[in-house]
Amino acid sequence: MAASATREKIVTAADRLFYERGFEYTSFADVAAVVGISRGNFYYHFRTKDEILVAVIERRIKDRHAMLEGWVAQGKSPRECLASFISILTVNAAKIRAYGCPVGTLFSELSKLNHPQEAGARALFDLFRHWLRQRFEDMGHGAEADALAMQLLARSQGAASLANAYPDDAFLAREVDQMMAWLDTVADPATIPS
Amino acid sequence: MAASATREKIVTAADRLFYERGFEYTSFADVAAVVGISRGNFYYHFRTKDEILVAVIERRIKDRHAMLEGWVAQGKSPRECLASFISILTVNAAKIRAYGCPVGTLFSELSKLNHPQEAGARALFDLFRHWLRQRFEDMGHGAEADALAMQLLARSQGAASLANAYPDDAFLAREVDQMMAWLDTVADPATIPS
DNA sequence: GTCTATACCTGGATAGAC
DNA sequence: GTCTATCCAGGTATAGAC
Repeated sequence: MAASATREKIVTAADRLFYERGFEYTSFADVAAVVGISRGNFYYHFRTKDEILVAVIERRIKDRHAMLEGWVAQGKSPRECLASFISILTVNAAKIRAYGCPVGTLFSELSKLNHPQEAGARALFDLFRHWLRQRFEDMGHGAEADALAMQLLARSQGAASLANAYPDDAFLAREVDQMMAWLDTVADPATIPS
Repeated sequence: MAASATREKIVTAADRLFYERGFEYTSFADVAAVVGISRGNFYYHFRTKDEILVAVIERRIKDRHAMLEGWVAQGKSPRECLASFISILTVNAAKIRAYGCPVGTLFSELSKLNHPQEAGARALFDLFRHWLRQRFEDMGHGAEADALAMQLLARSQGAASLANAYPDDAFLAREVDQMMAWLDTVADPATIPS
């Protein structure tokens, strides 16, 4: 678990390449080339490719957790937090159009491969799901908070998928606007049937 | 282009395996095993793996086109047609929970591979997009018909993605209900701002 | 049209020198 | 900690017999 500099570089490079090219399609040679080390050196830091995947997923969970909790720590209201979540689609628009959602596409790939780390990828989804649910609960929603979280997660996944298929600036902006408008309608729980 | 029985069997098997395991992760040996032929025999029918992919995409386009136009030919109203589209999520729920959306996951994979047939996968999306747009136009929508088509496509993609991540019966049913309710709100163009 | 045999390459993984 | 050399499995593709 010692975080050597080379190890960190490997995880950083793998994180990017797994996102841009997918896990299966990224070879050790690819990662080694980016990091600037030999393929053999790899195995000093990671015994198998799966170990790198585990490290990448851990890294992503840590990053996203820090981002989400950072908003809370900044004192944002539940509603502002949800708006910030939706804004991810705007902030990362260029990457999403090029490569899709890092969470969704990783899960999709590992699911098809029947990879043991499918559970790890689901944990990434869980992180968002639970955080969103907490925000809806803080907003006054009770039993339906998890359903609202799933609904918002689904919409953002769908927007990311289609933005990837149709790299059209206007589409993603429109989806974000609609999600923000939807957020207004659920901001007052009285307007939403449970 | 002669549609020999063996060739058809290969396309059928590849279609299923590309969906269940993904394109890259499906080997010739896998397909050959399902069809019950030798690997060598393969190359009599298809010179490369990409040629099989082209045939699979053609097959999927043909199938989906027949399904969509079949609804129109049955005399369904634009609104009934859109409801039938939404119902795909219910009819194919089991497969979607297990493998995701055949259109979305194929596009996502080919996009990451930078595969030439990414365009073919997009054509599959286009088929749905244009058909949906036509239904919204027939319903009285004008300039916003395409945006509505994209919106519905995005929601169904998102629902499929999350249903794959969380194989929960209730979630997909809820998403379908919400899309049907949304359909009610757009059935009368007067209620929708352009 | 279908088979077996095989060439060839890529990519994951190991051994051992430095 | 990093390197080179090498092994081995699996996957695409070809040749040629039947």
